[in-house]
Amino acid sequence: MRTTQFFLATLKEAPSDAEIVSHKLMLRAGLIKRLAGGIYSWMPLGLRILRKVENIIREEMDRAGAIELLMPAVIPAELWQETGRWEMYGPELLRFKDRHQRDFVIGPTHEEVITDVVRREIRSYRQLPLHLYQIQTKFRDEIRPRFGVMRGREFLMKDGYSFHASYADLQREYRNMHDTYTRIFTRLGLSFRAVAADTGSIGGTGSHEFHVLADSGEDAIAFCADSDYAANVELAEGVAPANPRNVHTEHMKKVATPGKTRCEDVAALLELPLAKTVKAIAVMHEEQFLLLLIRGDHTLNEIKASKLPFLNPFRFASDEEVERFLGCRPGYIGPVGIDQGIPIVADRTVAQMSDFVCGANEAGYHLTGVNWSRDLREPDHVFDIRNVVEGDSSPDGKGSLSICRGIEVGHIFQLRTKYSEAMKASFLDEAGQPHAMEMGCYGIGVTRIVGAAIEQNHDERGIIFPRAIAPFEVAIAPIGYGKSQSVRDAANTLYAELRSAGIDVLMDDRDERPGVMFADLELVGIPHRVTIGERSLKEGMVEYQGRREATAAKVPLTEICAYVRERLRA
RNA sequence: CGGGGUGUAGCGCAGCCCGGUAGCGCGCCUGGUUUGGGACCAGGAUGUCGGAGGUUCGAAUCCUCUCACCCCGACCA
Repeated sequence: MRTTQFFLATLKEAPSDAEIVSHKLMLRAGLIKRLAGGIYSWMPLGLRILRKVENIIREEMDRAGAIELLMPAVIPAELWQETGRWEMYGPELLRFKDRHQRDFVIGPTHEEVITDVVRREIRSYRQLPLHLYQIQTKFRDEIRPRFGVMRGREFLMKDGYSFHASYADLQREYRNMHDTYTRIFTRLGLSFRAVAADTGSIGGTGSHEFHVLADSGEDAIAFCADSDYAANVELAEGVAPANPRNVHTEHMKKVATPGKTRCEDVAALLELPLAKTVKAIAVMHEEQFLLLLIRGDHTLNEIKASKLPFLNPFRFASDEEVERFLGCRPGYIGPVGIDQGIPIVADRTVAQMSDFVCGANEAGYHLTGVNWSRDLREPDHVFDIRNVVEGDSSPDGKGSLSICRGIEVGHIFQLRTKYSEAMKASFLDEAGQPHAMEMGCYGIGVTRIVGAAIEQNHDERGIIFPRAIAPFEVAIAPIGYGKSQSVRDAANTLYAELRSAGIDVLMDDRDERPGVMFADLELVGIPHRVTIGERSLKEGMVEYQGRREATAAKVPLTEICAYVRERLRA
C-alpha cells in the first residue's frame, strides 16, 4: 500500500476526553473515530488491525474444530422471554419495537439464538458434540462507557457455544478451548494470563478469564508466584490466618477520637497499626440490619458477601438506619454491646484478632483492647468476605499471593443445562431417552484486544504493534521521493520486492519531510522501517530501524530485502 | 440515578467575571524557499460561539430551559 493511495488521519494532539494511553493513541493514530458515547467508527488503518485479530481467532477456532456461522444482531424478544432474561436484564439490554410494535433487542450475547438454532437441528446424540461460533457486533448499553474501545457499547466479539451429550464431553471441550485461547493470545503476541473467575449465578465447575496484563486494567488479579494459582480478586479466597487468636493482653478502654471516623485516622491518632483496627459496615438484607466486620486495612468484597444466603441481596444501610439500629451516627459504630437481634458477620481475619480497636457506638469515641468473648459475644457468622491483598497466603497453600492488573479479553465457562433446559434443547441418547444438552460458552472481545495490545505495547512516540496484528509489517520511508530519481527507484524496487514476498508493506510516498514521516510511522506502530535517502544511497546503503530499537542499522541496498525478511522471522 | 465540570474553526485552547458583533497554536489552501526527526516566509479560507427561549439598543458573555460529552459517586460507617 502507498500512503498516497491510503487514508492516514493522524493527529498531533489527542481529543481531551481520552483518558488512557491506548484510547489517546488510537485517536491520534486515526484508528478510530468516536460517533457517540462508546460507539466508534473503525478507520481504514484501524480496521486492518481488527481484521488481523479476527483472522487469527478464526483460524484457531476452525483448527480447534469449531464451525463459524453468523446470527442476527437483532433478536425478537420472545427468545429472551423464554429464558427469563427479558425480565432479568436491566437497562443494559437495548430494547426497541419494530413497526408492528413487536419487541426486539440488539443482542448483547447470543445464548438464546444459538440454543434456538440447535434445538431445531439436533435430534440425536450422534449429531453431538457441536461447537458453533460467530464473530459479530454486540451492543451493551453500559452505564459508563469509557476508555475508548475498551469499554464501548458497540463492540466486536467472538462468541462460541458448544453442545454435548455428556458433562464429561463438555469438560473435554472446555479444556480444548482453554488450550485454543492460549494459542490465540500467544499468536497475537500478548502477555496474558488465564485466571479462575466467578461463575456467577450460572454455576458449573469452571470458568476462566483470559487477561492481558496491563497496569491500566480494570480487573485485579491475584496470583501465586510459586504455583499456577491465579484468580480474579473478585473470587480469590482469603484464607483464615494460620495462627490462632492471640491471648489478650489489654483491657477494653474507651478513648476519645473526635472527628476520626475512618480507621486510618483512628490508627494514626492512637499510633497503632491499621491492622489493629476493625471497621464495621452496616448493611441491610430486606428488613434485617447486620454488621459486617473487616480489618481496618482490608476491603469488603461485595461479591463474596452477596453470595451468603442471609445477605443475598444486601445494600449498605443509610445513615438514618444506622442511627435507628445503633443509636449512633456512622463513623463510630462497632460490634460491642449491640443488640442480639443484629447479626455480626466477621471476616475470617477479624475472627482471629485480639486487642483490637473498633467504634464505641458513641459519637467521638472508639474502644481499644477489645477481645472476643470477654468484651462482646463471638461473631454470629465467620466467612471470607474481604478482598485478598498482596502477601496473603495462597489458597492452594503454596506460598503467597501477588496482585497485578489485567484487561479481560476472553472468558470461557461451562453453562451446563441452564439454557438447554429453559429452551428445551434436548437430544435422544442411545436408549432413546431425551436429555438436555450440556453447553459451554466461550467469548473473546475482539475490539478490546486492539486496545489491550496498545495498552501493553507503546512508548512515548506511539504504538508498537506486535507483528501479528500490525496494520503494516514494514514501512518504507523514502527521503526526497519527489526529487531524487535514485531514491524513488530504490524505494519502488524494494516496495515491489517486499510485496511479492507477501509482506504487508506501507510505502510513504507522500514526499513529506523526514520528521513528519518518521513521526507518523512510529505513531501508528509499524514494527519495521526502512529509510532510503540520497546521502547513504550514494554508498549503496539504506537504513533499517526496528520500532523497539534505539539505533538504526546501515544495510546495503542489495541485501535489504533479505535483511527485512530475516527480521520479520525473528 | 445523584454530585461536579465542559461545550467557541478539523484538533488543542483563550475570550465569559466586567455585554459592544470572535481570537491564538496546530492542521488546511495558494505561491516561494527548504528537505535525514513534526521547516520557513508571504498571502488565504474556515465558526448558525451545542440548541431553544428570555433580558437588552446590542448576548459567546447575563437569566431560564434543553441536549451532548467528561469526571466522581465501587472501602463507608
